[in-house]
Amino acid sequence: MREAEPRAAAPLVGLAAAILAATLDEPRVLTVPVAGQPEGRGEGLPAGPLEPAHPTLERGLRAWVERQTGQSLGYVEQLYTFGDRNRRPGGEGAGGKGNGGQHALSVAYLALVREARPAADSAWQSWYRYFPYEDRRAGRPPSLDALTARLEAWAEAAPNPEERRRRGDRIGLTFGAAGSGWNEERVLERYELLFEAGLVPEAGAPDSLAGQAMAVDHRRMLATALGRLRGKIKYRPVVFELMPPVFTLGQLQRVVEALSGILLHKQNFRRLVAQQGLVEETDAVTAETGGRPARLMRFRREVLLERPAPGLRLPSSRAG
Amino acid sequence: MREAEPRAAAPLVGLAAAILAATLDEPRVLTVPVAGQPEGRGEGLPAGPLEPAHPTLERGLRAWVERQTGQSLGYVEQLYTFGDRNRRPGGEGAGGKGNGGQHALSVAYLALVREARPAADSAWQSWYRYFPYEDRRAGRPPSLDALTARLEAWAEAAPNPEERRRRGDRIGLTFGAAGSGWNEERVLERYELLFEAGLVPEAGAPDSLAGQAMAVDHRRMLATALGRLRGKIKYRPVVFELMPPVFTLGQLQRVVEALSGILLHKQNFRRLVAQQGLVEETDAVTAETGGRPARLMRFRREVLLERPAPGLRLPSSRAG
DNA sequence: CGGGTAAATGCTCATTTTGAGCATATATCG
DNA sequence: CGATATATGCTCAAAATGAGCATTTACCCG
Repeated sequence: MREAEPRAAAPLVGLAAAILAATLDEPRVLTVPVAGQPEGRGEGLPAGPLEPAHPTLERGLRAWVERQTGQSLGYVEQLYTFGDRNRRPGGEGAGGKGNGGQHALSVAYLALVREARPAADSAWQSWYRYFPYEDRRAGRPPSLDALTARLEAWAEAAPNPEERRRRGDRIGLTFGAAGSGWNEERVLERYELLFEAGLVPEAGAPDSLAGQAMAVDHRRMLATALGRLRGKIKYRPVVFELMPPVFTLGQLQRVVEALSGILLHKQNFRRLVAQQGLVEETDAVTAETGGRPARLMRFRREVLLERPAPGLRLPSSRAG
Repeated sequence: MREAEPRAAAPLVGLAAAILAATLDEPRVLTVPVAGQPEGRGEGLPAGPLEPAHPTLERGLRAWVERQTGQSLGYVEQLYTFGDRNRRPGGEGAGGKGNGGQHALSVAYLALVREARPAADSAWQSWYRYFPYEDRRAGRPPSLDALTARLEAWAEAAPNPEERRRRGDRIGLTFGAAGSGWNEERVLERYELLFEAGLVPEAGAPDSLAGQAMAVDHRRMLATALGRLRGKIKYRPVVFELMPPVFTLGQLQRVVEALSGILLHKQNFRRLVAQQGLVEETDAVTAETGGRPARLMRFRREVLLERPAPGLRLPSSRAG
């Protein structure tokens, strides 16, 4: 027999939010400056400690975000609770925590918003600033060559053949060398691999070939958020949380491409959206798109009641 | 500017595990007795507070589970961090926490194991003991009629037409009245709906038509675990964590059916498993299955390196 | 004003992937 | 031996997917 309620352990609990938006074909994340960080790691996610006054975790998060950025959140979803900052096999870990063996947890959230008015000293950044190799819309990013070369070197430097094979397998699996190609959802696995290989500033790398660093473990949280969002748009109509009330199919496609980092076949994309019943026509068109005027569409909320898994199953294709 | 590290908030942090297995065609969960609970809620999941001595959250969890049940864990995955036990709109909530405004978090995990030897005072229970309406292998469970009748009554009793419609929509969406049929992944949504409708003992219901209750919010955790597992088997080969080293395709199918709660078309199931390259033949057969002897198969680990999303996309069908 | 360019749309077609079933093989049981 | 039960092989039609071709309708440029 044991007690139903855990006894006191009194760890520190923080709340952090990866607040994502998509404006002008570019996926964005809301960042704030963070004091007391090493050179080049002064950017971070809005975050703050859980306080007794917070009625719930999520309400506490919203409070912190509003206080720090002025942004009010719509769609919010819990991502993961990070607990052990020094767990990385590489040892290094992120900034030490001088609280004598006390745990420092951080409950990370994903939030999707429409508006993009940077308030206070917060700023919207393209999320490919932090993960440049994740953007394949213009083809395989050139920086990937240098990156994978370093990864291969790291694999070669493994202490034993067993470990060398394991590392090689992971590289192939996450960066797509093996039979499988690129899987856009494995954002976190790629970041963790780069971390373990010591190729990110957070793990002691001297340069930021693998992207701009962030404070503490915030880049890990952001990677988790991107991976989750990239997966989720396939079976839930969450993209529409990022879209304005009316939009063209072309705009919708460019947002999806921006999020997933890959290009899609235009005609098939519209067919998919149409047959899923995700949108409906308005009687307006817009000529702002460049060529023939496009019809403005709106999200059909009813689809939530109709289909079991409404989303945009992205194909693997790439086309124009 | 703000501090990188959250200031002290000192909430209580607990760890809990939904440890699942599948033996003899029945999906199981490992439970322990919990003291100090109301009548009928003395069953719970292995759990304990996070302690400073725990190197990581997951290690802390493993330690508690071994101490309480003797079971050592293989596959472990974080599920969700529950923070606010009294958040339910219904007010009631689960057992009060007498710690003066202090938060009590609980980080819940999903674990998959093979062996099923109940140690100490822990016990393996069919998980349909807690969610009888989730088992549709023998067709639509009769108890569902009574349950949905009560749900409908609850919807009718809504304070206003707006809310009534909302409740009706949710019932249709989760229990499958609308165009969409039954979605086996919505375990948590169904439980939460029943909770809000006051139909589970945790929310004050006098009977357990909606299944056996559990201590504090453990049934919510279990529901989260089942939903996650049911979803995950479709795109990751996690079922094999539950299977013995060699097995027949029939056994594999029955385990998948037990987990998902629905029956599958046998020939199509084998075709799927085969063409996904998930298993390979051994040169042994077994005659223990009743009819013609079946070939024993084993999981092909290499598939993890080959396919992007190896899993068992369950069809919606039901057949023999 | 006519041609060039850029989307937006409409449709077609070959492949794959599903969902369902029929038919056959090979044990055990009474 | 015949009934029964599960394992396995194969077929077929319908639906979903991946790739393109062809048209429509703006705007821009000279």
